[in-house]
Amino acid sequence: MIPERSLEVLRAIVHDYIETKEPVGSKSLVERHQFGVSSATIRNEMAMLEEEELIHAPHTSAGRVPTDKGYRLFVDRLGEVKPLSASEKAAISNFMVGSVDLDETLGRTVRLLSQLTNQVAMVQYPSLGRAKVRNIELIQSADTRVLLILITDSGRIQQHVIELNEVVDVHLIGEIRSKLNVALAGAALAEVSNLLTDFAGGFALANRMQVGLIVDSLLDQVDANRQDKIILAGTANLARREEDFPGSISPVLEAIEEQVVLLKLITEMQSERNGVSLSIGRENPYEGLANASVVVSGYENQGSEIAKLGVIGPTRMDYSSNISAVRAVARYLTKALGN
Amino acid sequence: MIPERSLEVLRAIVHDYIETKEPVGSKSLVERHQFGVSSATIRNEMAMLEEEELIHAPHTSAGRVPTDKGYRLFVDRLGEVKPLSASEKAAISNFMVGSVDLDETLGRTVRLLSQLTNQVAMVQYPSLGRAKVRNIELIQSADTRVLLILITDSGRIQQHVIELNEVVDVHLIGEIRSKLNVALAGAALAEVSNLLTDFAGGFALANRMQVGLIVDSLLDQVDANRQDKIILAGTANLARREEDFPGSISPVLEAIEEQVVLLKLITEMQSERNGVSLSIGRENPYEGLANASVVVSGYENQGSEIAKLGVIGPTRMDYSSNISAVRAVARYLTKALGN
DNA sequence: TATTGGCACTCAGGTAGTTCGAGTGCCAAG
DNA sequence: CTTGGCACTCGAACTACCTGAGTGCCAATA
Repeated sequence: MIPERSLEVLRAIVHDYIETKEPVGSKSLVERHQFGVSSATIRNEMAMLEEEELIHAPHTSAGRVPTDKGYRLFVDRLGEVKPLSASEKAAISNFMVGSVDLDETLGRTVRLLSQLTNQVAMVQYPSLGRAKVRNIELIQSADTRVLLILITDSGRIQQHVIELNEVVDVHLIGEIRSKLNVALAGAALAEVSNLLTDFAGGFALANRMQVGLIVDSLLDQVDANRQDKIILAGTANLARREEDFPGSISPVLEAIEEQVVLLKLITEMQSERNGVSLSIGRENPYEGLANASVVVSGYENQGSEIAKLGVIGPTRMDYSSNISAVRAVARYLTKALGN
Repeated sequence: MIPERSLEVLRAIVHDYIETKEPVGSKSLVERHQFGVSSATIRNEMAMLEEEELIHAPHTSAGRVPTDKGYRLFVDRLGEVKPLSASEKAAISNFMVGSVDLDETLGRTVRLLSQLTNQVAMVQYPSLGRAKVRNIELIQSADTRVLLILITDSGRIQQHVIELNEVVDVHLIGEIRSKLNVALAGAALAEVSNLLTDFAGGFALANRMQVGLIVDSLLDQVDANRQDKIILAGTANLARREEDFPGSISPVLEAIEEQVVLLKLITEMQSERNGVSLSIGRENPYEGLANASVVVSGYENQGSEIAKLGVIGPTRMDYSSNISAVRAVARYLTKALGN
């Protein structure tokens, strides 16, 4: 096992490197921290750490920089979580008051998180996975079109326009609507597909075509949106940290613009300690994010996790602050959704 | 007035500069274009153009670079509009097929435009200004909440959850709904406010509170969204053009993240030739966009302009291609909305 | 055995000097 | 008005050099 003092040294290196953005050498290390030993001893420690691939020297006569593995050890074993400052806490509660619908709440949340961390923030819309149908509406929106609205118990509202290619009969629409609600009210989204087998059978032959179109659209909506949506804020923060990304920030921008990539990423991340999960540098499956770290946490509604939120920044980020910010915001959002 | 040949020289300078990204000198100019004159003559012309502040030398012994004013003259007088290639046209029509609701259409449009131009693309949601009410729906979404849905004849659908603080009475909601539709069907949004004065008066005293809340929310929605929404795509293209932005791209990213800034900007831009309007470099009222140019065009529904779309890129952009792409996409979108 | 001071070594980054050449402005002749 | 010629400018690119922070290793020490 790695001895205690080596870990102290690693922690100090990570700390100083995040602060100064310069590779850190043995001498400056003993100056800035109270190890009771000389720089030569620290050098020996550092040789150990390098052996373990926890730190790395950019070139022979430079200081050391933590590797991804080093950061990983740091967050797993050493990172004390910074409590939020009073002003940060105030910012969080202020931000939340007075938003009533889901869109607005999530929009505020993502901006809040990006301000708090000075990173790119993301919030995933609640997954439909465990949600239940609360209400289905069908509204005529033009001669041959109806608007289908699906409201779930997580407060999510989805709408879609269906083109029926025939003039809409108002009574038929009403009939479909009420039968759909009878069949599906309170049903888990996962069951919707089963519950609607042969739904069209309950209608007159002439109408089955239209009913089929509507059912298909509803299933599409339940299904296609299982892979959810993510909203972002603070993209400009990336550019402000440009020097933290060797090469260019453009691969990072590309990755986060690609919703599919992001969704896959955060879905695959397993919660670690405190409900927060991290993906550091090359741990990340996407080449474009090789110099980036992702911090995410799930948030809940009615006791079960419904989606995730988090931040993306350079591997050299302040993990302690970001972890606590992400965790706090996730908690507040959970609370806000509780109402 | 500026003589014809000087204009030719300016055009050549702009052309070469866009292509090579290097300041262009008199000698390379005569090599690459068939002026029937020597480089010395061109030098004289260039001295003229510099006098007029149409071009500018970064330093004594360098070639010339167009100024904002030079670009302006170029687009106003000289820019022949590149026709789109066949494959580009194909891309446009392919992109449009099969999207039925407004969100999807606009989402596709903005991605299309960014792919076509390799710039950051933006599409403004249809302004509510001249639109008319098609339909208003009220749906109970929880014990004390109703969902208000406003559908306009431009196909735009807006929703908002209203917290009533009292248990909702289904019949009352139904009554409000039908009275609202009677009062407002076909009305221009601008008139909604007038038409609803004393709307609550038609209800029993006990219900006026709830009716008031709903009417307020509706007015908010009509009003607050007059300042519309913009969707973006291709932000990563900015980073790929990083070297085109002296200093950093971060002010540009900030500006485009700030919806308010963008909206103000494109709203103030006056249509020039062909329905396309440009804002070049420092013509731009926002400091952060001093090195950027904006190309926008309006798109229409039912014969009147409802909103704008366009691209943002470095001042040193290929104006001809971008102008024609923006114009073409605006036309296709207009056509797509026509159905 | 762990720690320490000492020492030779390395190498990125900064400074200074040099050259190179594309580009300029100007002028006198055509 | 155009042109060839010419002296001049100055950034970019290259070289050489120096500096100093940092290293690894070793022999002496607690």
